[in-house]
Amino acid sequence: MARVGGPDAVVLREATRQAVVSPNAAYRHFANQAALLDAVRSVCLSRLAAAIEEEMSKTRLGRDPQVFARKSLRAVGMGYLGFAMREPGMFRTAFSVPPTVDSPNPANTASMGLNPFELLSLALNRMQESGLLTKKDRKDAEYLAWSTVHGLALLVLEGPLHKMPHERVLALGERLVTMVERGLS
Amino acid sequence: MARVGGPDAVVLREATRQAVVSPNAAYRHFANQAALLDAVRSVCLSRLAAAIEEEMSKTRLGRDPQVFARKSLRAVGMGYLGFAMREPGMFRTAFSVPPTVDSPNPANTASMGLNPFELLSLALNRMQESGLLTKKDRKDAEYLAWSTVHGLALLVLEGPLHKMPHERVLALGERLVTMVERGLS
DNA sequence: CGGTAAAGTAAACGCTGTCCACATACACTA
DNA sequence: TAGTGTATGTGGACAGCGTTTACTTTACCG
Repeated sequence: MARVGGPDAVVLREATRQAVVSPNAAYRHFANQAALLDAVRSVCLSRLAAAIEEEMSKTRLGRDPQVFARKSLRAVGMGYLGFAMREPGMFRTAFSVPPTVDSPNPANTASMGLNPFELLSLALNRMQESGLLTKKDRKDAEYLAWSTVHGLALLVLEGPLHKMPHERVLALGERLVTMVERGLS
Repeated sequence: MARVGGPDAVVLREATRQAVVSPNAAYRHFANQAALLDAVRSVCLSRLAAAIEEEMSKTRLGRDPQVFARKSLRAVGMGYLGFAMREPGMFRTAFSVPPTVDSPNPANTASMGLNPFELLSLALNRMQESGLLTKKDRKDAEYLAWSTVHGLALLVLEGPLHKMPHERVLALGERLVTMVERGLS
């Protein structure tokens, strides 16, 4: 339901209907519909993490660690954006209601055991380790980088840019990551 | 209602209640609740435009047009972010459902007659005119710049960063605008 | 004075989340 | 083996929501 219609579509009664069960049966498994949505969101975050991981796995550590770091950051950004375009409902659900960033719920992770935010941190660490980022610039850089792609994703999914064709969005995403790379330091 | 509770709080029946009127009376003024929300969103966008304008009005054209251009862009970004922090409900309402960017509804503007997007374009034009931006880099730059502040605003308002203190958010905003300035070209 | 259009009302429908009391079914223990 | 407790599911009800249909009031203008 979240996949198709986003957070508003995850409605308790409909879930029980699909389970061929009475509406109240849901209350044996979730305290209320907010708790149900919470569980769904957790799944969506895991899927997002998986999408980012897959994008990251395409680049292996080679000769130049700086190239690797750049590619990692790019992978996180484009993986994020790609998931948002491929699974708009799940993406919107994943960020529909605030779980704090510093509560590493293991249920939000994929195979690497890192949630999306931690994957971003990983990429930025590689930037710093390879000398692309000073310690000072590294600080809070995840928030800056995250804001950019998240903003684009939301403007496209549920904002004024929703009519923009996908390939143009992805092209903008590329420019965006480049902008982050250049602008962070 | 939007101011206090965001888009979900603008409920038709409650509006009629506050107007001391029967629920159906609303249908003499709005086709349905979506139309009502549309009207509310329009107001919210105007307020946002006004907030940006006010921030922009603090900087006047001086000696150096490049300084002016930079300050303009900064004003748009920080005006945007400031409004989001001051009026979270209205901000969330303003972007709750997609009106396309290229439908210049005059109702969305403030005193200058420009909607928020057009105000951003104005600032970027100043960047180009003063030589800070090449024609090529100018293209679609509004989407890149917009994405960044919008993303931060949403991560804070209804995302995982909602517990971050305001002053830290604004500090991040400053860095963000700097990143855009540097990263656009 | 009369007719027309705008605004408001009343009752009803189906949908939602949620609470209450009650039924079953399985497991483990005395 | 009998019995009890916990997990799960059911049925009925309630309030709130958006929306429709049909009816009433109000105000104005020729």
